Amino acid sequence: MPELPEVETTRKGIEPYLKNRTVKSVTVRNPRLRWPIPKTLAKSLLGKKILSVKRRAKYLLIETTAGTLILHLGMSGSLRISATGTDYRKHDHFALTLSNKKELRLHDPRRFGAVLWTDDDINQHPLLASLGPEPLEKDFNSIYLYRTNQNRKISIKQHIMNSKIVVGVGNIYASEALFLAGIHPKRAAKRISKVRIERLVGSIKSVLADSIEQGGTTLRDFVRENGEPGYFAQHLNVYGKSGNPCPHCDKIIKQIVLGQRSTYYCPNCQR
DNA sequence: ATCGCCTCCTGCGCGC
DNA sequence: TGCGCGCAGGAGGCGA
Repeated sequence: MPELPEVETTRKGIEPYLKNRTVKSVTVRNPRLRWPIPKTLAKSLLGKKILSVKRRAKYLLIETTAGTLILHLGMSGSLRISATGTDYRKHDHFALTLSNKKELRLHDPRRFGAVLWTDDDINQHPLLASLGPEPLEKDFNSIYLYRTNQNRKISIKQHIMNSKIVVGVGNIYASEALFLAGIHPKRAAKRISKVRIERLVGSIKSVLADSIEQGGTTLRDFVRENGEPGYFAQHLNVYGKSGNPCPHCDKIIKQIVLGQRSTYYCPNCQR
């Protein structure tokens, strides 16, 4: 489920329930996620106070007085605040009980997500140390992206989905941003002019920012017991729209596979 | 260094 | 209905 907008929306949604609370219990119902949930996690977390909930790329960072809990939602993960004592759902693998009698529960059918712990400098953690800039920050700009493009024959779509180049551009928004910039997803990264890279940086920023805004609306109720997250499908131009007319020119949207991932584009508007 | 391919796992929608 | 198949929003890791 989560692309960056959902992760950011989740962060904003859970932080008020977590901040300044103490961890009262740690429940591991199934430790077999992408990596095993550390056996010593309860020992690390119990009795610790949560200072903040941050985000780096698609990692949620729950900072405590003793170290940082690292959460990743993978393809199918979601977090929800529940009242203590209510029934777990199938695929609720991990839960934290807090001093306000609420529980943070990780639900993840495909188990590609992760629950990890570090008491070192979070930026030195192997999963975070070599990540590129955040897409909405100033250090992700056209000068930077143009520079990273040099000598890269890889397709521009795979390039912007590479977390060493820029984080948080997932499969949906890669297609959407390239559509808005009028760039063909298969075009070699090094074969794109400065001006068009400028457009692409702008469209990545705007599509993500807009989606975060939408996420704030459609996911607003996700902490409710039956509040299934909504999705932004109504705002998509090309993703999942193969066979439909392009919203700009009415030519038929095409679907191809690039780096094992479905890719959608308008063959007329994107060159 | 860079790139293409594989992998982890469950659920769902589709065609027969 | 039931079954088999293909596909799904991520991303580390491997071999070439």
